[in-house]
Amino acid sequence: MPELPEVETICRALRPRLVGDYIQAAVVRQAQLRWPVAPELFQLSRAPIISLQRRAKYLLMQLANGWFIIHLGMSGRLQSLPMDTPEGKHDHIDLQLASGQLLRFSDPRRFGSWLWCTDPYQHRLLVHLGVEPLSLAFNGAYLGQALCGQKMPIKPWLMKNTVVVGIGNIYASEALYRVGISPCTPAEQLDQGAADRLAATIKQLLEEAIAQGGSTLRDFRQADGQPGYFSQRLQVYGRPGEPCLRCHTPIVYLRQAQRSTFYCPTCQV
DNA sequence: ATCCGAACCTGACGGC
DNA sequence: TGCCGTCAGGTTCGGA
Repeated sequence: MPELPEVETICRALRPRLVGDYIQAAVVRQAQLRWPVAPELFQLSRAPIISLQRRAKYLLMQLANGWFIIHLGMSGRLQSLPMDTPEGKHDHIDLQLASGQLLRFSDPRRFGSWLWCTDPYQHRLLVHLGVEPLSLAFNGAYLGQALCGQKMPIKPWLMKNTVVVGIGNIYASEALYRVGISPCTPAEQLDQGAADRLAATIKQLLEEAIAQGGSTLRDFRQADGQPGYFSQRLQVYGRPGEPCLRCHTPIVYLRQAQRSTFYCPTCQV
């Protein structure tokens, strides 16, 4: 699924197409996603789209009287298509827009969600989230502070979303490789210099990935159907046994907190 | 308070 | 060919 760069890519592409348009109606073919889809989807009629924002990996679509909170889960897609596009097996939600475009949500695994609320930033799923990694609030000083007393290995710790959001399984491995930190290091053992480098690296990595339209492993597509091209720049993720690009040591596969981790045992200590 | 495993689903792939 | 086990970009939840 999409991590932050993939969701941001979608958000940037869809925003100019959607904002100012009107939702005429929604067609819901499968209401059972991660949670049952918002009943408000069934009551739309000439609803203006006021804004489209991203918070962590959530897309927030503002209408006149509330917001849809959209999550793509592991395999969700959101695409703007011509109105007459034939539907596929996993095309669960269509929004028919006044301009003639179709906003289509597809999600084979159905881990995605469409919820409704009046204030997304106070919603229970969002209210506890940490800072945005691309914001000024996320920096070495903040990260260094947050690491104190944290005994969990740094890789799963980065993915928790309570301190900093948006770093998923791919970019957690990639960021740690770039800074030369072992994914097994207890978070509290990173000194301030390491925290500074890690924060800066995370920002740079995510920005590069956004510039490339995200990473496509299998499912991910940008809003126009194109894959993301950052996959070609991944240095450790999905490369077990292949040589480290720096020192040629075989990349190691490791299971951490039920997720796959990839790292170079020589470069990352 | 913290951590781990299970849970929500379908599909692709490799081994036998 | 086909069945089975394993894995997949996320995140919440319950129980230890």
